[in-house]
Amino acid sequence: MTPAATAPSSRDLPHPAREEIRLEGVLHALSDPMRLRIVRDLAADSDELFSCSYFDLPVTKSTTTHHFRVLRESGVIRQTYRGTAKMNGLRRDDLDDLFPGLLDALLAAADRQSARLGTG
Amino acid sequence: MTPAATAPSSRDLPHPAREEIRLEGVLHALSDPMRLRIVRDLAADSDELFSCSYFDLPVTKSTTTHHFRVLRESGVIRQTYRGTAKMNGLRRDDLDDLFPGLLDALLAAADRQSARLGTG
DNA sequence: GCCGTACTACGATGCCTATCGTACGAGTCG
DNA sequence: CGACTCGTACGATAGGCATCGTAGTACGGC
Repeated sequence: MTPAATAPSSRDLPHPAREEIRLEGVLHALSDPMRLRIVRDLAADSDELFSCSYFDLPVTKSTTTHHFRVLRESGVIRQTYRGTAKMNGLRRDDLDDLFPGLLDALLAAADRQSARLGTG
Repeated sequence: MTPAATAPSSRDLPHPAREEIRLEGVLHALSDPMRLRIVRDLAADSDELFSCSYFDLPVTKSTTTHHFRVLRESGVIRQTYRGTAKMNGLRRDDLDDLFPGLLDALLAAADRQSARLGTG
């Protein structure tokens, strides 16, 4: 009965409402190198959704799951199931509404640091 | 032999050099509510220096010392002794040079959240 | 129905950290 | 010198968290 090719499955995941997103939580989520890297990758193609397995992180799958959950529960990303895959996208709309300019400043800062350190 | 009234004493404190400041460290430092509050207070009067005891935090002095050290070691604040007092100031110059616009975006986000939640 | 893939749940482990209390050092003022 | 203030150092404690491995669930295809 799947209505369309890209429809989310019945399973759904708990996300904080926009008003529940806390700055401290966002900063904490982004203070981990692995999670910052994920967010930068997501931001590189802001209109696309990426499955968890798209990211080739130097940690096990368990740990990857953990990081994606932290990002979701802090309100940084949105996750939806599509079949067996779990698609991830930045919550840019909500973050820009709550904290205008913050996400861009953070991403620019991360880019700048990467360029300076030659790490990406 | 104190050369002038506002001269720092002989004791000095280890600060990271500008190039050593890491974005992840800054975000981690600011992800603690107590430290975010300190930084917001410091930013309110950016040209002034404040002693540690100026901040009336709901924690003991030991804990306050700990938070100020985290802020200093992450490169967010600069600390200098002046007599028995330890003066604190934002490292706005260094942060603005490394991550242009980031500090302002963070402070604006914090202000916005405070206004929204009625917490300051 | 069966298998493979994608992700999760749970338990363990070791480290980090926010907090406290107490004891101490550095400076200032009488 | 002696007392007082400001902040530090150290130890303890409790909770959080990044990581792993293994076992399990959900979904899609054969």
